[in-house]
Amino acid sequence: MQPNRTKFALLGFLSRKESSAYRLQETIAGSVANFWRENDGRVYPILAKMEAEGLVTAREEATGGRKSKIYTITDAGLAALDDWLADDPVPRPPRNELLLKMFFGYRQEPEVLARWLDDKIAESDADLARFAKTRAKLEAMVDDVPDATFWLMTLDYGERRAAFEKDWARMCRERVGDRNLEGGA
Amino acid sequence: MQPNRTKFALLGFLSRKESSAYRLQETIAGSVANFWRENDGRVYPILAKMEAEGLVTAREEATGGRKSKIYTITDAGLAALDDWLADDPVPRPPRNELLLKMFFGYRQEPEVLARWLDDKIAESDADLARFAKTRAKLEAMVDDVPDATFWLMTLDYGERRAAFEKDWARMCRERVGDRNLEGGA
DNA sequence: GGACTCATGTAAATGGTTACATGATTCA
DNA sequence: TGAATCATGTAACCATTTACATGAGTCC
Repeated sequence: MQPNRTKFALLGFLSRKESSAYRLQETIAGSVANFWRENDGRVYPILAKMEAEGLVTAREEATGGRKSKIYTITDAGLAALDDWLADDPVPRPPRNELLLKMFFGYRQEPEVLARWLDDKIAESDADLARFAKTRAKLEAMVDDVPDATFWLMTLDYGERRAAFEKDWARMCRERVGDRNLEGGA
Repeated sequence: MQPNRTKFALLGFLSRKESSAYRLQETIAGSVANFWRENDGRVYPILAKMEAEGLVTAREEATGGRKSKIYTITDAGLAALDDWLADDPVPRPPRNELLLKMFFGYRQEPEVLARWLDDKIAESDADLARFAKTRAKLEAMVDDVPDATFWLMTLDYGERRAAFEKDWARMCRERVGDRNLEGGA
């Protein structure tokens, strides 16, 4: 059956620090969004299920008057996490909608393709700028937090990906532009 | 709501050539598997639904004694395809299990990480070899089939992606190897 | 005859997305 | 007082995966 990867992603973050559903989402969005995202509507029910399974314990806490439910990983949770981590990663079938639409690009107005490619270039630039800031932070902390070595590897992946996608989009943009001129002239 | 992308992928291929469910799957696996895959269990029911919606018509045919159901796209189907193509592509949240496990790599045996990275390098090499053959074929046909220009763009994406993933994996492999030596010495 | 491929489908279970509902606190 | 943010959750719907079922034709 399909493994519940959300569960293990949450266990991974809880293995570092106890947290609430809301803050887990923030943490994930702020650290691994480059290659992993979690959905609002799933984190709450899955944490509840994990508590029932004994992978985490929960306690209510009122920080600054607001109450939130803090989850702490158990020994069983750590064992489940490490079991999952030791399994070979399973690649999922890729699905890139931009590529699919480019594949059928001859049915499309060249101007529309050009716009999408320009968007892709802009998006890559934004990613690269964001990653540069993250890199500075991680490199500053790597002496104190050796684990950050691994975070830098995943950041490196993001940087290389953004760079190649930008190059690719620029190359396509030129070709689409040429085609455009040909058709227009 | 979530758009049914399988439907439009099938329409795209049917817009070029009538086909059966079985052969559509083969075509997809042999041309766009690099960035798009379809599932065995979905193609049949979705084609049936598309017939009910008037996007395709079906006829039974016996080729070489074997009977198969050939689907042909209708004008309504072509219109639906072009409507979808004109919409901006919607990126889906990324989920890369290898990256997630690398992020928590400090909980892992370095030997295991090294093996995964070696696998990634081998996989990239295999992809690059396969893409080189496809490139030769596409470049040979591009004068007769101008549409192949777009197919080459998506192939180029695959080549660049495989190349960057290989480079990344080699870099990580070295770092993991170093770490390994440190720990072992 | 037996293994393999061609070919079409169904069923069950889970994963994932989106939209909605609710209420408290902070800050202008 | 009203808007924004913090915080937890539910419901409906669709996508996706996996496994199973079935049968005919081909090739050795």
